[in-house]
Amino acid sequence: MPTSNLKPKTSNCTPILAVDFETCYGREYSLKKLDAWSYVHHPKFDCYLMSVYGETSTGPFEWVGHPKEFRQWHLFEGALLVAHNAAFDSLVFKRLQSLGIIPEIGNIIWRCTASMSVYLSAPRSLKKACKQLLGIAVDKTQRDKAMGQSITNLFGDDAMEAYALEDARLCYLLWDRYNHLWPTEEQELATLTYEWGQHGITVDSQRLEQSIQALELHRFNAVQHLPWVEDIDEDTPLSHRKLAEACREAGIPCPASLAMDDPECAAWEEKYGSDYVWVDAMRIFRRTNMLLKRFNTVRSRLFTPLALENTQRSSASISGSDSVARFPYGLKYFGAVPGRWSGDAGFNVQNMPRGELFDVDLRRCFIPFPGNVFIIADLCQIEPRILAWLIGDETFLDLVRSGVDIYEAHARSTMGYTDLRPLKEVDPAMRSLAKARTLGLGYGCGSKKFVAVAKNFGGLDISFAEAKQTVQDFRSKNLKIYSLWKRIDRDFKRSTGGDYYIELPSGRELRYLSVCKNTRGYYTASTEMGGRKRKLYGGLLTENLVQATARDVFAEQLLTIHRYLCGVPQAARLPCSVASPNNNHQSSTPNCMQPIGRVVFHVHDEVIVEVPESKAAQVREKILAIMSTTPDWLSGCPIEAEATINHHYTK
DNA sequence: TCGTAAGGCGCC
DNA sequence: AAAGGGCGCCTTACGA
Repeated sequence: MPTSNLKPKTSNCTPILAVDFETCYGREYSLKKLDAWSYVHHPKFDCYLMSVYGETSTGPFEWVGHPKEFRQWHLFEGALLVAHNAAFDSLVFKRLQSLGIIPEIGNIIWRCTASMSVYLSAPRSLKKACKQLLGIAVDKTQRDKAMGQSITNLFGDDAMEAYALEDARLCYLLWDRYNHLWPTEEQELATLTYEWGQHGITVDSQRLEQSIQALELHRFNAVQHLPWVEDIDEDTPLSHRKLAEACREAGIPCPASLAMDDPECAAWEEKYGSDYVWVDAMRIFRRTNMLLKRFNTVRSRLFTPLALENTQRSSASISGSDSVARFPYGLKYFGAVPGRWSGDAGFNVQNMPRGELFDVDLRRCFIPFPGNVFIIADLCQIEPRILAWLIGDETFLDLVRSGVDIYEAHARSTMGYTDLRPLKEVDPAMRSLAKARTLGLGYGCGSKKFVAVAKNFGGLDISFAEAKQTVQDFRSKNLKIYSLWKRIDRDFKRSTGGDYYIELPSGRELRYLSVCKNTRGYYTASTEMGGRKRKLYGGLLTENLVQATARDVFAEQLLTIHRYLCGVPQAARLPCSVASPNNNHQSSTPNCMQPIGRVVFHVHDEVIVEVPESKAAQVREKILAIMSTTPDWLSGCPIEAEATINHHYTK
């Protein structure tokens, strides 16, 4: 029985319409210069063209023209709207609604074909996605020329309208042909990703201002030590060439690299650092400058949501809450090879410094909405647990299941630790080494790299010889890990000339397309993620496999948490079907229920949730329960989480 | 004036 | 044969 029989065609009941908006932009006013929210709220915002292509309850439908000319908005009622980059088109849609150009329409649900494309290991852009998935060569050069023109040239331009309609048609074709290969849970997560980002994060403006002042001072002070800088905005404080000149004049050598982890530069600093502060000053400038830019980005994007919107929240009565500033962020669904989310849109929420740096703390600038708290929950050592599960290391897993500290479990199963007392108390140094081994050696890391890894993860200073010994010992005591690398490496290389697939425990597939051996003897393949061809080998592919599995665990839990916070009873796993449950049709949040709280953002294996203070303890327990649950498809793998209640983002 | 590559640095 | 990886953003340098 073909599985497609289980999947009723939904076009009979739900209108499916691909929409595409074209907006005017210029040199200064563009999405490159502005974030999406500012772009659609800018005085120059002008949506001059809308194209619609799809299937309504009465049959095929297409339309293109100025949105204010459209008279059939009733067709959008209860529709599934698809767009290539729905984050943008849905934002334009909402803006046109608030401008009165589009009426209020009930039960709309958005889906993004760009997100669908990357899930399917195809490129994100419409042009390249159509080429790979539909075999259609799209020529956008003419179109792009037309797009740059002003509205007077464009209005009534038949060619322009044809291009716009073609984009909507291609988007519809992509959706129609492939949506059944994109699980509904993933579809919902993709939509939620940009909805969460558009809602944004409340900001402590006062702390933000103080931090900017402090950083400007630090940066100014650093630059005073660089003789080639007079004007901080005109000159080049980070010029390696200028540094080389200064060193030559002083009659001293110039370090080849200024990287913090470069041993040669460390030696230079040791020898000349106290007399010549240039390298130190350049490093301080680089770090304070980057940090300052991030604070400025936040400040430039702050917006104050309408007071009306806040009245829906239980905490609306709190004084001053109507003028709370929020920061909209972007997160890229499936931005990384293993399917993890990645940062986007000029500010990466996934790499904020931990703790204080130059007297400021970026994380603490992000706070819950007044009257609420953050619950910050993360999975404990998810990747080593999954690696152990994949190779069936029951000795190790039994220890972890019994509640033994994970690094102690590693020491007991492979480093000969037999004392009945906790390792932490008996031999902290051994625990540090166990930690470095667990986190650093699972994916083929060599001796040279392990010296740095040991310092990073375990705070250890070990010699190259010791590192070599440790790497050898790890591999001999963890033969199953070693075998996994070898097996994957062998299978991958055997795929030369074709594609290589790794099936994940969740059922998802990692795809490496066009495996080939290059002239230097390295094996490469395309993942179509960022379009980069990468050098690949067993250890790396093993890491992809582990990271992807961890991502699937987290993604499922993230959706379960979201549904719980929305008051939806069911768990994340649903039978695969495009049709939505009745009440789950408005966006991703049922509008008939009172939400408990909301997901604010997430970072790989960590989720930040906002809830009214009174519900904090209860919600924390529930989130811990969700995040400690092993998915059915990973049965036997011990999953653990921790969660804190905070009044700002931190860790 | 643009895009791109490379070095550097922040996180998981 | 051996090889930790995954990201995004900043600056500088360089070439079209």
